[in-house]
Amino acid sequence: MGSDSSYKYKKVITIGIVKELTGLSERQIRYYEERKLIFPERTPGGNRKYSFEDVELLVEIANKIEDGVQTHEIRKEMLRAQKKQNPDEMKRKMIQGQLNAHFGIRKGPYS
Amino acid sequence: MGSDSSYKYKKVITIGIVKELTGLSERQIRYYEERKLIFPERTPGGNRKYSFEDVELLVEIANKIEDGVQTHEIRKEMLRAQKKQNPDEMKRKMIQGQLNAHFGIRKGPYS
DNA sequence: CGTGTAAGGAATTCTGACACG
DNA sequence: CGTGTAAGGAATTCTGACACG
Repeated sequence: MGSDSSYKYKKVITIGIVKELTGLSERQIRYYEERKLIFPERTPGGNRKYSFEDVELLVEIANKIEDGVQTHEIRKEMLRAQKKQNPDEMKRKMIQGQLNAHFGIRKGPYS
Repeated sequence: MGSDSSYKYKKVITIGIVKELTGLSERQIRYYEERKLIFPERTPGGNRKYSFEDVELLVEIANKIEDGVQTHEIRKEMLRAQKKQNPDEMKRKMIQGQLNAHFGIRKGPYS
């Protein structure tokens, strides 16, 4: 715990796998990024990398759009959800998230 | 918990990302598979997919080889580690691992 | 607005083999 | 034994644009 939770935030999944995982088209996945709903990282060669958290978020986004909510509204919802947390707690979580994503994997050998 | 743990076992990481994560060459990663030390899945197109667990295992394997242990010895070590668990418990864990890897992601919306 | 698609190119990955040792 | 590498091909991904609406 604490190290395992980092698997969720590491950006290691390419768009083809995300497509399989979510059932969305590459077009949809890239469009939600264009609308600032999702923020993949990039490989040196320019390919997008997503986290498991991103995958879950994509599914939620797609569901809302299906319900007729526009991307602009979804973006505002997400910003509201951010501000709900008290500022210091939020800052702490963001920093911890970054640290987990970068240094989170620490486990002993299988034997 | 219980659902988050599945991130560790889902095979979603392509070899290029594994290379970045482990520092190993593609040649090494594929060779350890040839020697039955690691078992990636494949995309429909034939590309390898690894889990975070695989990534950790690869690092351990590389460390042992650096210490002069041969792949055949490492394989035997791994099989021994398997048998250490009582048979029923082992079977339960394997099945649970499969289930987690396939159906593990279940979380509520961000809001 | 949200998504499909054809277009051309670039990055990624695959396999089998030769090399060294 | 374990790993590097050049070879040729196939699968994957990228961007910008046109289309529908």
